[in-house]
Amino acid sequence: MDFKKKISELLKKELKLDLDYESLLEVPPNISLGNYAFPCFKLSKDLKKAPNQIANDLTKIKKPNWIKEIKSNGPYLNFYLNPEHYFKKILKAIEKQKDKFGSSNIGKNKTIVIDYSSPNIAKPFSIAHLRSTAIGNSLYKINSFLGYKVIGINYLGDWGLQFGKLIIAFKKWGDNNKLKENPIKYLYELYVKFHEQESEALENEARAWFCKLENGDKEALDIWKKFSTLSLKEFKKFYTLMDVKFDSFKGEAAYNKDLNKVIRMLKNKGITEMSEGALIVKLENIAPCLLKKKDEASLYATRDIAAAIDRKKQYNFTKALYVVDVRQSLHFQQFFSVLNKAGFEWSKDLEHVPFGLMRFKEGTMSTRKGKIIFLEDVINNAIASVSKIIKQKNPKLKNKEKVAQQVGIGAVFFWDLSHDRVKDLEFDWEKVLDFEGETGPYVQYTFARASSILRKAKKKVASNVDYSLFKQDKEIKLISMLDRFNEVIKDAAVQSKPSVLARFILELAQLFNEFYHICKCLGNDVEKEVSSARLLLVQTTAQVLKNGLNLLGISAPLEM
RNA sequence: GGGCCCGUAGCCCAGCCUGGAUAGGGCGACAGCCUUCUAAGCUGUAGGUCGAGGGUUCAAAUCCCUCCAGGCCCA
Repeated sequence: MDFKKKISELLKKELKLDLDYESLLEVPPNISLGNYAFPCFKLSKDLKKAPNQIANDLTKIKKPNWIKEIKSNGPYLNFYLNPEHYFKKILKAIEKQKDKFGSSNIGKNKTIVIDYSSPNIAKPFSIAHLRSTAIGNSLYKINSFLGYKVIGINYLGDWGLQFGKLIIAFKKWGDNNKLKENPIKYLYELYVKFHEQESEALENEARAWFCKLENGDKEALDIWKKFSTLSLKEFKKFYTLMDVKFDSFKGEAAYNKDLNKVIRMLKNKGITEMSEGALIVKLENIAPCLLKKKDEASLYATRDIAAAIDRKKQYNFTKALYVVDVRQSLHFQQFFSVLNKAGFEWSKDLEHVPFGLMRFKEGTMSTRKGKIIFLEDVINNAIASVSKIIKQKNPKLKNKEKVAQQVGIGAVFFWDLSHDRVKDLEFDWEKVLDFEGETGPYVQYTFARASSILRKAKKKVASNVDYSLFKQDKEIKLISMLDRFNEVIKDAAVQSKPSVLARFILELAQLFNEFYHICKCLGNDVEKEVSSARLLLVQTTAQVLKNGLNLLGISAPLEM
């Protein structure tokens, strides 16, 4: 935390060179090399000495009481902090701040709008939608934790030609009861049937119905409304199960009324031009942005421009994130540039947070052919698998269903979030339903283990312990790891990468398990003082694991 | 044709932004560890030209260039 700053000041005072000491300081690869290290290579030119010599000379720095030792190791200067100070400071902070540990107020009075999940109402909510949903949800929590006011927007895909297809399919083959039973899957069945029966005549009918819809035809609108309302209700049920929340469900259709206005505005700014019958905005270095095609309805870009302007007006954000897959990169660049060209200086605050595609072992998923994996099925499958394991391993567990749900969802979410979002992610049932190794359940299990110790201790964990009793390598490593939590959260936020946080808690859980096997906390053969100290470490580690999991949108059950 | 992303053990991945001390995990394989805090765990062994080549640097998986392979987008 601020030990880094303090050491930098120390070095600056000693060397009197104008350097960014803080960023030069690093954490050594091995705890035996100290808590912080200062590489001396860069100084050798200025000081006209060999790095080894410089490091050696610097060991003479007068040690303040919070530093135990300063040693040189080749060209490195290693700082060993005084455990009394260092351990106490970290553990006390966690103990005091509890669920707030790791939070900050750097986002105070700033608003971030995050657009995520955003499914197409007429198309199925497939496993591919997991990415945007999980990443966006986590970014929502992380940024809130840093003090930002966050607005989560589900920009529903509730408009487009697919509605023409669905309307005609529903009129031909539809059944109201089936629709009400399971609107999302039923609409999807109709969508697939439409494409099975695909013919030019059918396509034309679909186009005609969408045209009617765009022109405000009552029958078309009524059917559309029915589809939207029923689907949204179903989506919301599912979001509740996953514990994913939004502040707004304002979808594409809501901006229909603004499209002409936006086009007029852009025309008035003189940045549009006609090209082959289409209205476009020419841009530097990238392909022009199409606002309106010759015959067809307005394109996505116009709608997104309308939505961005609306969001700026309503929320006055300092940043707006679009958690959308990487294929849309150009599209975002284009409409951001159009806004920029139109003179909206806040267009620089718009940011596309892209993620790689979901891939499948056996070819690609095809929406039209009905070869699709529903996210709901994946989650239910995970929950069922967890249930089986609970029955086997912990049959006496109370509220089994609830825990199975938390762990099942945790497995699916963590699987996605632990991978760097920019890379493609290969869907594999075996991997998603794996609960061992680098998985969500592993982290949750670690938390449950820690909680179990605290339960069995049967007394309040003492806050004043003898910090010099942390002598084991694993204990020291664990405490140093806890110290990094604040930094990790900020890093995850800056990069908009929950994976940074996921990797951290995974590593923390691994360390805890190693500690768990070597360091006994309870029992007659453990000295009282040692027990107290270790219990405090267990409690603080559990707290950080929990905070980390929650920021990923994953629950931390006390038992599993 | 133009642009963006990616390439690290048999497989999946972290590290790359911000260059530093022997390149880390997981799965799978093999060998161990439950009368003691939850074995969804832990320990050990085997497994690496960090896609290739060049450059910058005291130092390159990390930065720059070229090439190769894969993915995506635009016309």
